[in-house]
Amino acid sequence: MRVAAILEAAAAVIDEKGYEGATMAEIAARSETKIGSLYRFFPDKESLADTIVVSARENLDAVFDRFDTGVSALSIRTLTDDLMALIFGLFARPAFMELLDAGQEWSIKREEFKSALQERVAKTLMIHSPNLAKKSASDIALVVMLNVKAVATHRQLLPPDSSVPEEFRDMTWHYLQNRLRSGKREPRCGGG
Amino acid sequence: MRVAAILEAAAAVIDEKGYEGATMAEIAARSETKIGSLYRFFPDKESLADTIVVSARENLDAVFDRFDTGVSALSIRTLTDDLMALIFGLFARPAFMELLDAGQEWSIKREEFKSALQERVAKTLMIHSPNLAKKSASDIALVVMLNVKAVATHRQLLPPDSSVPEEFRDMTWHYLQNRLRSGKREPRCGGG
Amino acid sequence: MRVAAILEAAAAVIDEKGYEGATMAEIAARSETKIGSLYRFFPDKESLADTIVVSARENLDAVFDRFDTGVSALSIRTLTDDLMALIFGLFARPAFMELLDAGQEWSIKREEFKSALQERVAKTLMIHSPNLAKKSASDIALVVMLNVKAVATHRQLLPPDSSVPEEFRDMTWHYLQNRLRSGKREPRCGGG
Amino acid sequence: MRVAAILEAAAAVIDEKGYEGATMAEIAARSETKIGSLYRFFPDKESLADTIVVSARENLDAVFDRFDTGVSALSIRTLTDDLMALIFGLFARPAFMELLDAGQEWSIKREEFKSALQERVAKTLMIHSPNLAKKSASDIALVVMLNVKAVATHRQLLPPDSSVPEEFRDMTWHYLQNRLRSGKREPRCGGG
DNA sequence: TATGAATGAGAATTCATTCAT
DNA sequence: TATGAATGAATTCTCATTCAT
Repeated sequence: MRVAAILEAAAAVIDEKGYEGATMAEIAARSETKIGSLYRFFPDKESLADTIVVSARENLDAVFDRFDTGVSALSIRTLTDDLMALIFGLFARPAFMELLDAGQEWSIKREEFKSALQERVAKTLMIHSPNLAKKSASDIALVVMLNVKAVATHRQLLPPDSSVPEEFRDMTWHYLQNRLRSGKREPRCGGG
Repeated sequence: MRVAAILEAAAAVIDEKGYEGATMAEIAARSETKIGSLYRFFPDKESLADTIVVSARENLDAVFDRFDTGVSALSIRTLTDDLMALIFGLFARPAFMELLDAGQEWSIKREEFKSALQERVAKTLMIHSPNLAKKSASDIALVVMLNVKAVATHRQLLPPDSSVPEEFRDMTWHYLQNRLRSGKREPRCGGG
Repeated sequence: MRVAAILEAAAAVIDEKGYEGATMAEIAARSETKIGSLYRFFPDKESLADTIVVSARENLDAVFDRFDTGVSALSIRTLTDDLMALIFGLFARPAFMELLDAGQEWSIKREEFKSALQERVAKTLMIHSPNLAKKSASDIALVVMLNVKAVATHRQLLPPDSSVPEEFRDMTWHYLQNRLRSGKREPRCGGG
Repeated sequence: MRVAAILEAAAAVIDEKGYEGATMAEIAARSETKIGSLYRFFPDKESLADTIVVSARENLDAVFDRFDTGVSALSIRTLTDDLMALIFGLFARPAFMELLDAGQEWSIKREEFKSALQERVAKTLMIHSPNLAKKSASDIALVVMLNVKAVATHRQLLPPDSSVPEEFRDMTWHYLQNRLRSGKREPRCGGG
């Protein structure tokens, strides 16, 4: 599919140059598409970026519905690892981060994706820990998302054997342990 | 100082428009500098961005030297809060994030700043917890930096009363508790 | 007839968007013709525009031959009204004006149409007023044509109840009264 | 003045190619201006076109105020000739016609100019013929304007010795004789 | 023969940077 | 030394036209 090649090339170029730095000419060249054809599929640069985000959003519910099926039974460790992997899989590309972070002039689509993701993560957390308040779940979801984002964004800059991704998983695990059980009394460990 | 005004204006414009969106003309106007003069101080846009980062780097050692003086005595809670505040203060501006994240075509200066910051944070952690291995300290430092970065980047998108920044502080605290004490015996709490 | 549908659609689109603004794609869509087929009938945009004019030209002689049959008997008032209506009917469309006015890079066909029309109008005037010199008839014909054109072009900008079209008819009537009788003795009012 | 050269070149190119057909590159070349400089003076093509119209509008009141001073004393013949010459002088260029006629997406400036001109012409007519109703004056003014326009637009297509401009002056004279005296009873015919 | 996806030259516009004054 | 007008390469986007199927 030509469209898929374009989206792939666009993501790659945005990965490298950022949204502003990515030129339609380079995206066309990288996807071996002529510029005129590129514009047949995507009437402007914005729509290309939107499509990258939207196509992710379209998977969102399916992916989370499946995940939520078994989430109650998971230990917090497994929940953490699987949830982070799930989110990571949804937008592993730096391009994605770039697009989701971009400034005010951007399409509403991006904000919708973020909100939808945050809601789904919050919902998953509440399924796992039914006592969790909605507001808390939402905050925690954002923290988890941003943790995944931090790793995803820095992936390229890290040596392949870096233990930093592992650290993030661990940190998030501890965080979720603390938050998801806080409704359940359980001793706070530590405290400076 | 004219240079200071320019740097301040540049940071403000990059905050609002991003690096690509910021124009030299607007930076000149905002700093009440004539465009010709701006180019006397900074031969190109790149060097202006570099200087924003470098000038932060120049504070780095002074700020951390002072902070390290009292760091041994701090509880982990206080260490966490103060260290995050310190890092946050160093590059609270969105502009800073924008510049530090930018792609490969960017100057080495930015990577140097990141490394220098990471090293200083690692050093601080090792002062506080002398048993910490150098490699671990470096990884942990990066995690803390990225946590601050996540909050800094998202600040604008959060409602003013959001508890998410608090969540990040808490999470980092738990994380540091766990990591800084792991050399010191202390019971692991949790486990999924 | 496919060709007729295309010509109609082309005229409609040129009416709305002007010649430059009219796209072959829209003309194709509006006439429910596939773009490939459109180019079978008209090898380029220019030829389409030409054909709009030429097809009008093809009616020209038939229409004027019929009109000329009864023209001798007409009063100047009726001649004026009927002749203006006839010309108006030939190219009432704004598209027509647009095409006839266009600059030098345009096909000779358009100039031919103008000349042919001018000649036929001149001929009609000479039938009505046999004493009229050929040169005068030609000049008068052009004046009448331009009067029709002025109304046609402005039609859209006028309120529906505007009396300006009526004014033009009246003005043309007075003008023709003066010019067509000038060979016939009749008192000249004023200089001429 | 660079601006004057640009406006002159723009008018010339619009004369030849029409507004759509005129390219900023050609206007720049024709005025020996570099494209970047052209855009310093006129931020977009639209503003260039506007300026052509607006600069004419700025003369409007001055020119008509002066003209109106002596208008009461003029015969209708002289009024006709002088008024047409005045209007002709204001926008003799075909470019002007093109701009004034252009479609709906155009700036309000153009409509303002037209209205302003129509009002001033109407006012002049009412000064000359105080009995004239306002509505009539406005209609007559438009007719006179369109007559000038017809001549101006066709100037280039006419042989230099053509008597068509003279015909238009004559026709307009007859028309004004009829309209301006209609309040005054007076026999049809007669010089001003 | 009919189709419509592909093409690419060309248009408007921007902005970092230079250099004459 | 300070200025800001001038520059032109680069960028987004359009659309008439072609040609493989």
